[in-house]
Amino acid sequence: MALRHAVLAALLDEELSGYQLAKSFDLGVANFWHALPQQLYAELAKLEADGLVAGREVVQESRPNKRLFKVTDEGLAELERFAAASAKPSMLRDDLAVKVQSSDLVDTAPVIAQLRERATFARAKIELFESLLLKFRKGLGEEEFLRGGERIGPYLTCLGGLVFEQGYLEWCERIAGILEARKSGGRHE
Amino acid sequence: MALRHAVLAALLDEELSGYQLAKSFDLGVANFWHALPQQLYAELAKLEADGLVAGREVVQESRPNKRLFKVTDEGLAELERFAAASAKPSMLRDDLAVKVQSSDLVDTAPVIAQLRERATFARAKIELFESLLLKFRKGLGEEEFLRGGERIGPYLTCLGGLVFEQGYLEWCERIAGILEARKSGGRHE
DNA sequence: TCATGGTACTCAAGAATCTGACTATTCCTA
DNA sequence: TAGGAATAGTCAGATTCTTGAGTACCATGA
Repeated sequence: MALRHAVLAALLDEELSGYQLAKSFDLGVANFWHALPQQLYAELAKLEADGLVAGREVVQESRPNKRLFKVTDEGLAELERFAAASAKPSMLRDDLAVKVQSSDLVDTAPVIAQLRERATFARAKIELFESLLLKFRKGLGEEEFLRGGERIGPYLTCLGGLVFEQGYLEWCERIAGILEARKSGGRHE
Repeated sequence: MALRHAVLAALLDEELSGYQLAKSFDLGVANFWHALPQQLYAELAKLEADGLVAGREVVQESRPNKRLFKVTDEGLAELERFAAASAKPSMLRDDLAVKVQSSDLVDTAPVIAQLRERATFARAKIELFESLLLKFRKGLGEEEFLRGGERIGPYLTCLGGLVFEQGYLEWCERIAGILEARKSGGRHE
């Protein structure tokens, strides 16, 4: 019952279609919540049935019509309750770390390759987040924006995504280097 | 189908019972994989049926008997295949970040409290990880251990858990401070 | 001595999630 | 002028995960 709150939080700033929501769960919101498009469509339908979001049809000329959803007052009240309730510990699942954990007993070459790939991905995300942060604060300095800005929620989570990706990037590079060194340099002295 | 690999990876270093495995998924392995005890018991049963782990009964005097599991050669081969296959992007789900995302439109007091709570938790984890790292390298310097140690996999993932928790801790403290300042200091100038 | 907490599991039901396919239109490119 | 990518979804089925309860035994402290 928590995907619903992630969806509500994502819809706070703009009216979005299911399709756009799915995009944003692949980029921005993906920093702290993962979900597939099918789930989002299903969740939007449930949220609408429960009156927490309101949808409206938008007819388009040059592409298929879409339904835009916005959070209702009831939806906001639900978020309010959610924020006040105690949070579950965050949950992480990382294939790559499982591979690193096994890395002495398993061929490291593909693991190193995947670490490098993930590092490249992290660099792209970092760039994206940095440009998003700039966009959010529209020319204001960070201090000033965080003190006086109207809407800082997305900025703060973006900041979180940034530190996460920076940490992950450093880790990937370091681990790849270590495993590489052990492969080429003789291990046991 | 990936919990199985996390379980195999966790059993590489020691024979564990389902109960001990559950403990380790609550502490060490929890850095990169989340699972409940019930899932682990179920997964162990499946892994044994598939011949990827072997269990043996250990009779105990002063407490209930237990079954210890270790990875078979087939299990290791399965991990090998897994490590060579391309990894799925890691998946994160964080209630607290959802609340921070909504924080301009929702009462921040409980969110701040939860950030502080999470920070305390992170500090405990960091201490735990640091002592684990020390234990892993048994007196050796880090450089030396990482170059020549027999088994560095768990050390590397523990290092990952450490940087993650450090990043999370800093984020929590910073965000709590920012939200606090906005609450007390008048927002709009 | 009685409650509490740790060890060691098991079971069932229901909710959530993932896999994989499928429809339909338009724009852009080769 | 056909093929592919992007927009905008839908559906069914299988698997996985969570919730909540329950069993049993021993040790420790009040």
